[in-house]
Amino acid sequence: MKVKKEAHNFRSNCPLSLGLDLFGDKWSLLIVRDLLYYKERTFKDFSLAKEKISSARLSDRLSKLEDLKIITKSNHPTNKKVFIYRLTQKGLDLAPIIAECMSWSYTYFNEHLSDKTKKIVEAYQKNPEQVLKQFKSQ
Amino acid sequence: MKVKKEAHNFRSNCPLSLGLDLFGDKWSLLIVRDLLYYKERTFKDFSLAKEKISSARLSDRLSKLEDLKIITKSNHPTNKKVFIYRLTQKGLDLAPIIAECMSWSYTYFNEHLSDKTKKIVEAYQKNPEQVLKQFKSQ
DNA sequence: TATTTTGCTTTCGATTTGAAAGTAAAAATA
DNA sequence: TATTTTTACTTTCAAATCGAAAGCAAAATA
Repeated sequence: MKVKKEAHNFRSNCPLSLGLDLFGDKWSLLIVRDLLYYKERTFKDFSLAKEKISSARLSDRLSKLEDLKIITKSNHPTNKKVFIYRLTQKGLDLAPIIAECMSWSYTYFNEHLSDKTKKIVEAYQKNPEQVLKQFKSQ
Repeated sequence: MKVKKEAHNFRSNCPLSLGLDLFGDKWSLLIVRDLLYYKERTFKDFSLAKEKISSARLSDRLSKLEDLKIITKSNHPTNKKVFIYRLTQKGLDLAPIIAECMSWSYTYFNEHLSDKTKKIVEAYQKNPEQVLKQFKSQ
């Protein structure tokens, strides 16, 4: 339970700066990415992602994203200790940013990427709308 | 002059994670933003942007972006003390990420934005290709 | 009942940050 | 020509943020 509702201290009214103030760190969008791929994730699921986020950082980012209403946190149907995180519409709408970032890396760091990843990006570049739609409906 | 060429230590081969490792901080994309708007900028120009980056941070980010070949640094035609920073193609290609981030903020933080900004985002939402093309040709 | 799993929190040393002051060279001004 | 100002940084330092590891309590499982 969060008590202190920290007032947002935005650096400017630029919409880019605003976005960076909210989720412009090394981890937030990776959490969103996992939720785009898998739709539902638990704390442990996120911990197992290959970037190896620490539990302190993950805990912090999850509550920030929840405060921002980018994700929701709900109870597991049978296991009281486990929580299920999902994207809201606000979170889903971060997909284009993520896709464009992936697309850029595809162009300039192609050799670092897995074949599976390349195929997703290629599909996105060919038909962005369709790939984004897939994320939203899966 | 940079001596130590630090080896990139990427957290994973995910293209999103890769992008975040390179420019996923609070300042790098704001520098790119200024260059998208104005094409040419000096150290002082960047310093005057409304987000008020400190000179130490600006200096650090400019050399990182130059190392990444996202920007170039060249001499001022008449003033030896001044340098001119510009985007490379690699840097220009960050425009869609920036535009999508602005678009997201437009949707969810509309009331924070200036009318001028809103108009740009509206134009982008109506015809992304055209707005991006404008950036590249101005 | 004992052990394991889960979702955290706590601790702590290391890294990164912003703010401020300092610097040196070049340019502008007197 | 001498002095002042401008520019592009660098340096310093306290504060904030970070990752790694350990700790914890409740719930699930064996």
